[in-house]
Amino acid sequence: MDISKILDLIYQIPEQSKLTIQNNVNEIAFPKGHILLKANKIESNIYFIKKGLVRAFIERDNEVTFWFGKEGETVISMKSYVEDQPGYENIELLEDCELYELKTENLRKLFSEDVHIANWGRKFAEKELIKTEERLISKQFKNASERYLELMKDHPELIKRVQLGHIASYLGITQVSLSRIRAELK
Amino acid sequence: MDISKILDLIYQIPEQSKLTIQNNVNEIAFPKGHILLKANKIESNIYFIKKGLVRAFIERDNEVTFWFGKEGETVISMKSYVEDQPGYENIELLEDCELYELKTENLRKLFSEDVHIANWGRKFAEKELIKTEERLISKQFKNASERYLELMKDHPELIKRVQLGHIASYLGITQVSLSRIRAELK
DNA sequence: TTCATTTTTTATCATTTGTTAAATTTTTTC
DNA sequence: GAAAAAATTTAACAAATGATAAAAAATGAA
Repeated sequence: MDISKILDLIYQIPEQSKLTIQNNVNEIAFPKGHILLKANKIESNIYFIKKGLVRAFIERDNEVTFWFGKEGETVISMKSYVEDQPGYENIELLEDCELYELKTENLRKLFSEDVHIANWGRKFAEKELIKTEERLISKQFKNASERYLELMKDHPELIKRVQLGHIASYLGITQVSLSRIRAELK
Repeated sequence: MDISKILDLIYQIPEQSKLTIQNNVNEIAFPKGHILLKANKIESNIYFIKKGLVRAFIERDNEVTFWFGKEGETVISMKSYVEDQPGYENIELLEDCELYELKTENLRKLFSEDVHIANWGRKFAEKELIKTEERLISKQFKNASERYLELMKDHPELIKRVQLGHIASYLGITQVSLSRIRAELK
């Protein structure tokens, strides 16, 4: 998915403002397994996924995946982006990826100069917020089995592209539990 | 907490822009028990809490509290605000409240006209996003007992101001479980 | 293909949380 | 302050999920 389409999907703004963002974007590529973003480090870029699949995970005793990003989605350490603080997430590429890279510093400058870009940034945060809120509510209302069915419904391709251990930890359960749930669904 | 302080806490912008927002704000008050915001309805206002305490809850078989708001916080149906869609939350006043009311429609107009206000709106969404993300991660990493301790640490006053049934459902457990957890901590 | 490695499933038992009901404590109302 | 109502705790048992280990299946490399 090309950068113009990605920016539009977040929020449509005048062509001129969009070009201004695009002029600050570099294309890069990394292989499967690459760690794009490291925890406990202030991250100075955000990335848009042109092609591929990534996961965000947090390391404690175990490794917990809490987000997947695919074509068209934005890879970002919210803590770095919003608060200039080290984030807690690592981002690992689950497939070979092509990415668009944008310096947070440059984006901040654009926010202060162009009202359309500021509103684009607002919409970006608002949409991410809605998604995060929906996941929180899903966790509060649904048991593991219902959450798995919901994921299959909303993102069927993920089940195919991602190994089950990651899916399980995204759902907040162990892989063994997920296997059990899958067995019961048959 | 007065409106000027509340707006500043979200993000500091030039006095003139802040006054523009303030000019669109009305003060209102409601008694404890009032339902400020109803589910399945497009909400046309947002509110800032000058004084008091509220909760957001969702009704299914049971009633699940998923947010508390106190002085300085913003009452908002994200679905209405962001997507112009009916939201899923009811907002109930847990104490007599004094509120500042702001029409979403007016705010949207300000976003499009004033880059400072657009960036204020961006910061608002970003900060809410960080908070929601932290709660999601807390739910993914911590068991009920740890989440209760975390809540006591971060918001000790809530435990005093809110009845335990609401706290339990906020933590994603039953009231009976919360009682058990509290008994074990003694 | 074949062997080694990784992923997924199955089985068993332990722990956590849920459900229901009753007892106790606290708050509200008259 | 006493009675009624609401909130909280306790108890007993059920259901869901976790932990560990082993078996089976799938994947990858030589």
